[in-house]
Amino acid sequence: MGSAHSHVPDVPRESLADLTARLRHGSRRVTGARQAILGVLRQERRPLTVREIRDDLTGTRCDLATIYRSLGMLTELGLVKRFDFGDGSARFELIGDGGGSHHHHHLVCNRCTRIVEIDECFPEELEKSIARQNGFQAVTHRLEFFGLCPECQ
Amino acid sequence: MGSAHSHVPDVPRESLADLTARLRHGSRRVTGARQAILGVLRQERRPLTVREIRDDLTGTRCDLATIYRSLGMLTELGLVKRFDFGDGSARFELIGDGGGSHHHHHLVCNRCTRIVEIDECFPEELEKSIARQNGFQAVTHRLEFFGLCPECQ
DNA sequence: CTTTCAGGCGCAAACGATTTGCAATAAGGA
DNA sequence: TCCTTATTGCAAATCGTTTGCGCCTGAAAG
Repeated sequence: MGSAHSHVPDVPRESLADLTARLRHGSRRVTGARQAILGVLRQERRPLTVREIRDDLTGTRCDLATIYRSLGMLTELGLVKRFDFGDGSARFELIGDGGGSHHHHHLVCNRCTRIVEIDECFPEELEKSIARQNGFQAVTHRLEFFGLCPECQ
Repeated sequence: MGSAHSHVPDVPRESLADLTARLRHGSRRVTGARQAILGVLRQERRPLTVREIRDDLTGTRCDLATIYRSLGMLTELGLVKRFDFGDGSARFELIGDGGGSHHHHHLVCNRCTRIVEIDECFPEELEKSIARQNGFQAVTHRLEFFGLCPECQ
């Protein structure tokens, strides 16, 4: 786990320049809106709702439709991952480039919606076994935890 | 796992009469709509969307609002559990009365949305450990699997 | 069996998240 | 700098779900 900086989990994973480079690499235009959105996602390293993203935009004002479209595109390119906590609005989180930090889950407070990133994952062997038993292929999972955070107890 | 009939997983878990009895016990009225909805859920033992439930209603015609309200109430009473496969519409499944069959997950085909019930669960110890590490209480999880079913490969 | 009335029902309107059509605008190669 | 085309903003449309409200109906009481 971890990127090149294995001891500094607080450092943003990737420079904005790197991110836009990946955008170009996907033959997409590097627009102001997209840079701004990536900037927000890069700072807040947790799944954000579309509204949160818009409200976090500094300077750049940007239509919700644009944010939705951008996030859709970024998700296709694999720069962003979509999460669903079951409260009716999707959340989007920037995922690092290289091997690290790709797959992870979350622990969400039922009261204040505080979010903690969780590295533990569903046992791979067990998942494979489930896939095999049912004849399914390319099996993945969606897993989130919910509870009461220390502050809200 | 399993109810009193450990060898017959295909048998409906509970009679309609038992279900309506539980309704009464929750001091709710046993109306035609509710019986019809419970009837549908009792037959199709898998999470159904509200629309699927309405279309499965035989004879009784019933407004979507009524189905939503009934399902909400049934969920509160603990007769029904709500699942979310991330496709934008909630699904509802009847859960048995006694100890068995309460907690389970699903394996969903990404193409045809076929649903298989899964008994394997996230390791309890690991979940407790996650809760402890983060100071959370009353931690639960939401877990679903996705893949390609045999027919769709 | 009839009365009674609060809980339920259907219908239409309201809602919040997300998507889409379209004309105006801007990114980036020529 | 010019041109082509992707992208944006705005408004309207969709979709799932919720809610207000007058009418209806279980079911408890008489």
